[in-house]
Amino acid sequence: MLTLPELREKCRQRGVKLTPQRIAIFECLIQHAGHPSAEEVYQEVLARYPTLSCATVYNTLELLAELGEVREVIVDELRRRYDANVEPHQHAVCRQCHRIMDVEVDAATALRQTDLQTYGFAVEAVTVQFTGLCAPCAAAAA
Amino acid sequence: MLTLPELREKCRQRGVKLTPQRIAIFECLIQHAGHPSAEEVYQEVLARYPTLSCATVYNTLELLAELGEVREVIVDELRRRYDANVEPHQHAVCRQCHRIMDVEVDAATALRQTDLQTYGFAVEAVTVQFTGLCAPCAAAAA
DNA sequence: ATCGCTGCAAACGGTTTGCAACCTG
DNA sequence: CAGGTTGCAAACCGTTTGCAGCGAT
Repeated sequence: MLTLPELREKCRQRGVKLTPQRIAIFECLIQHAGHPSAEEVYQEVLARYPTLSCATVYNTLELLAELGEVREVIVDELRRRYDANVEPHQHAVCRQCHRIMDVEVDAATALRQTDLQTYGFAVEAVTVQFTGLCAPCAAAAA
Repeated sequence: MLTLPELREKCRQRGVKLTPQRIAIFECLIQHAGHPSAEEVYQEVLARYPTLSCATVYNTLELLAELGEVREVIVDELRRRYDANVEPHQHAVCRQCHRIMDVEVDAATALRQTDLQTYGFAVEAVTVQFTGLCAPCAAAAA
């Protein structure tokens, strides 16, 4: 989870401008633990910037991902989600309520050293995702 | 990889009709190792059934997934892809050409026993995905 | 004859694009 | 002051929906 001064520095290095909109979107992501979609970010920041356009949100999210400030999360084919937690971790996705939970599993960490040379594939990143039922949904089902 | 007679039997049990379109879509998936999208399946089967509609393709792919004959593969947020290989395995996705390769990794197999009780999460399935460069793209880059 | 399946066309929802006006560095 | 950024609106693309007609049991 990076801070605003760090973001400011990164923007300066990259020569991109740190506009109020970008700051607002970044802060929204930091405060939002729930892996929001672009649309959700748009709706939240819209309250502060009534003229905000969705194009700006998409541009900014892409920029933040390039800077390594946020991670794109793909759990379904419909929409991209964003995670301000850029530390190595995995996701547990509830098949009922579709909530996404950050988890940390040792066995998954070991996977990062996986060698796929026999397949002629150079691994750069590993994604692990668990699907199942979160506690509230498991309780509701019983 | 299931066979047509097995599919026929499953359909009979479920009480759904095995139409020529469904057979054609199923065969397309079996022959197609490249994890095709619905659109790609549609285009290929269209050659044999010029009146085929995309709705039928989507319906059939959903049905086949329910029957356990194919697996849905989510590698990007744009489109759903389908895999006729329903055996446990992982995917290696090339960030350059976006090709999807089936791989099998022991360490990933071990992940299936992961216990997320401390998170209050009941694991039902685990997905592992490697991102990197396939051999042709790595060669082209060098 | 019934009930499910198909084909068609329109709707839908997230994302992208082009461009003129604007504002940051 | 220049060039990146914004806002707007329309386009895009994969997917879904409603419905009339068809076909298998």
